[in-house]
Parts: sequence; structure tokens; C-alpha cells
Amino acid sequence: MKSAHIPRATIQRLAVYVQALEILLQDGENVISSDGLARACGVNPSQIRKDLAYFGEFGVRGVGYYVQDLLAAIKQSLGIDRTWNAALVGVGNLGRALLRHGVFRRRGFILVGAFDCDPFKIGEEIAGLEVVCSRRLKERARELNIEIGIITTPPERAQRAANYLVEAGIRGIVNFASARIAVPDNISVEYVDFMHHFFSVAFNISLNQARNSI
Amino acid sequence: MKSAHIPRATIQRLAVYVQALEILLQDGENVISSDGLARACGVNPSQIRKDLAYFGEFGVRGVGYYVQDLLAAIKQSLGIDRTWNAALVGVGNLGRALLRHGVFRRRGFILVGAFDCDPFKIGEEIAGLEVVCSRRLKERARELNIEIGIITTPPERAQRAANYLVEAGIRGIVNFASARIAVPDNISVEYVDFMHHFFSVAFNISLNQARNSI
DNA sequence: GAGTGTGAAACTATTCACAGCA
DNA sequence: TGCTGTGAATAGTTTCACACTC
Repeated sequence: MKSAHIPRATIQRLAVYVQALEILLQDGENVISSDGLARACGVNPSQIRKDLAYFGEFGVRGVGYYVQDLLAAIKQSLGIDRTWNAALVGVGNLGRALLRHGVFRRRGFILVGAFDCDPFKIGEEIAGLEVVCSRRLKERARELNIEIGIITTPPERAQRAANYLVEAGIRGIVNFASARIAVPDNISVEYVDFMHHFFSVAFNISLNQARNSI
Repeated sequence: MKSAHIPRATIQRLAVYVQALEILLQDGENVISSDGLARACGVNPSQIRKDLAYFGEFGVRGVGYYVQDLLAAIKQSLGIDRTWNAALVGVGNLGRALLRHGVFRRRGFILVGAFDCDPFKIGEEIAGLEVVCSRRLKERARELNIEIGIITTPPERAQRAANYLVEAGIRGIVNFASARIAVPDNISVEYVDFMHHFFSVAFNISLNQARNSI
């Protein structure tokens, strides 16, 4: 297939496949069928085959997929067969936790800078990084080769953080602040808002309750 | 309309509308059109009208929606016109950050318990809560009237945390661990995996790069 | 035989377009 | 006139079913 436009949902699922495949690899599994992988990921097997078909033909008919090869192929397709340098703006509770969270490095996203505009935080050291004034982002971005920005400011400061990042020449933003930000459209923005998940759960519980009380 | 089955995407958007409406309310706006709200939320205006139609008729033709009334109506529809007690299992970096994160309380989700199985963490106090042994979840859940569980353990301990929560009689789980968990199907589970967003950004940057180099 | 790759079918979600009401 | 509420049209996604290959 090797199509032009890839559904957003597909690339989200590819990330799930990566995690499942890494576990399989750890467990010493060499081969996995779309059925097996589907079970591990909680999706439909043909969904997996369709998703992979966007990027090429990775399987062997009658056999399945070689775990290591498929993992490498997906990682390459997603652009995570390399490392990415990221800078975090907004050293609050959440920012600190993310700086200390090992999963980023483990998955190839290296936090190389921590920025905040609060003078009390500037100079503080977190997870081996010195907190630097946000105004110096542009100057530091070049030295540090930063490509991705992470916003963990309060919502009202998210746009300013975004401006600093854009000015610094980053190419993509992961925004944890619950505020929409405006950026040039060659910059990719992802919104992480985990309150949505809490609302979903609250809604589902209410729904179940209503259903049971009939 | 008042339909039976509401798309998952709709209820996600409703959460976005809530945030936008709260800002409008703060700003003293009394009335908003689907067009105006759409612009604020970055969606299509008829999308908003469709979404709202699942729950009832809240607007006034020729006028728009009364901000306060609409907000109340959506909150009631989502089941967030009340507070929910939640317990967090897994007091690592992320767990600590969430316990300290004011947004939960502000949005009506009250963290009433923190649990961990690490004896070094038990007894520690975080954001006014004493960390309690996970094994005591069931016993505490009743006293504290816990309805929602938050899992912030490492992936390999997520299932155990889920088991404790289910046993304790909670009705929904928000799982921050990057591991699938199995629970009875009357329990609502939401997965929060922000690595997906990083993969998406990496993919999009790679894609733009490829496009520009043609 | 077993399991991929893929058209076609089914389903779901979004957008359009306009009737109907304040 | 202006904006909602909604059927119809469109677009997008998932699942099925089976030809094809190892």
C-alpha cells in the first residue's frame, strides 16, 4: 500500500504495538501473528495488518511477523529509530515529575533543558538539569539542538511558553497545559489533557449507575 | 435527539467545551454562539450543535447559548456536577506530582487516599495525605467512599494495583501505567499514555522534514 | 495449513445545508 | 435577520472475507 495520508488513530496504535513488541522481544519471542499481537494490544487483527500496510509489507504469509524486524520497521516508520532532544518549559509539580520520569530517556526522548520564568526556580537543579530562564530558550536551543518542546506551565502562560519555543526554532510541541496554543502550522502540536480521562470515567460511572437503577 | 449511545469523541469534546465555557464565564460573557464556541475550541460549529443534541436542546435560535446554563447542562450530562473521591496507587514521581496537582480538586476530583506497597514510602505525607499500604485499600475505600482509582505504578505492577482497586469496590480507573489491565467489564477504564503524544510529534516532524526535502 | 495483504462492506463520525424558531 | 437543531451527504475508520503466498 504505502499510502500518503496515515490516520491519526493508526499512528497512535503503532505506539501501542511498539510497547507490546518490546515486551515480546524481552520474553524471547521471535515470531508473532497479527492475531497474537492483536490480543496483546486489545485490537482487531485486521486492524493491525491494515495499519502496517500503510508503511509496507513486513510479514511472512503463513508465518507471521519477525518481532525484531517488525519493531525496527515500526520505529523507523514513526521516526523513533533515533533520539530526540526536548526542552521542558514550566517547572511546577508536573514539570518536575516529567523531568525525573525515566520513560522519556528510555524511549529516546532526551530532556536536555528545563526552563521557567520564576526567579526562585532559576538555578535549581532537577534530575541533573539546571533550571534556566525561559527568555534564554532561543540562545540555549541552538547549543542543545532542541527539536521538541514540552509545555507544563499553568494554562495562562502556555501561549508565552509556546512563543519562546517557536522562536527558538523547535519543530514540535507536547502541551500538558490545558489551554489551546497558536503556532505556525509547520509546527506539530499534541495536547495532553488527562482531565478528559477523568471526565470520561465520571461519565461512564454515572451512565452505569443510571442503567442499573432502571 | 437525546440518544442512547454517545460517541467517545463527543464526550471528550464536551470536556473541552467545559474548559472554554468556564473561561467565557470568567470573562463575563453571558451568551455564546456555536460559531464562537467552535472558534475557541478549534472545532466545527455544527459539531458542537450535534454533540449537544445528544443530551438535549440547550440553545435559543437566533441567539445562541447562555454560557452559565450551557455549562451547568454539560456538567450535569458528564456527571461532573458533583465531586468524586479518588485514590491513587503508586507513589512514584508521577504519583507525587498528581497528588500535588491542584487541578483535580479544582475540577471536582478529590484525592482522598495515597497507596503504595513500598515500606519506605508508607507513612510518608504528601499533599496532606499519608501513604498507606496498598493491601489496606479495601478497608480504607469504604471509610473514604472512594469511587475512582488512579494507577501510577510501574507497568509491571499495574495489574496488581487494579486488582486491589477492584476488590475495594471502586467503579472506574484512570491508568497512567503503560500496561493494559484486565478488570470486570462493569468497571470503566481510561488509559493515559503520554508517550503516544511524543511518538506522534516525532512522526509529524519526520514527515514534515521528508516533505520539505523533496 | 496457516497467516498475511487487501478490496469490499459495514460502521462511525463529521460536515453540509436548510427548515424552523426567537 | 441570526442562529439553533437536524436530516442528508460526505468522509473516515474498522471489520470482514478471501485470494494469495510461504
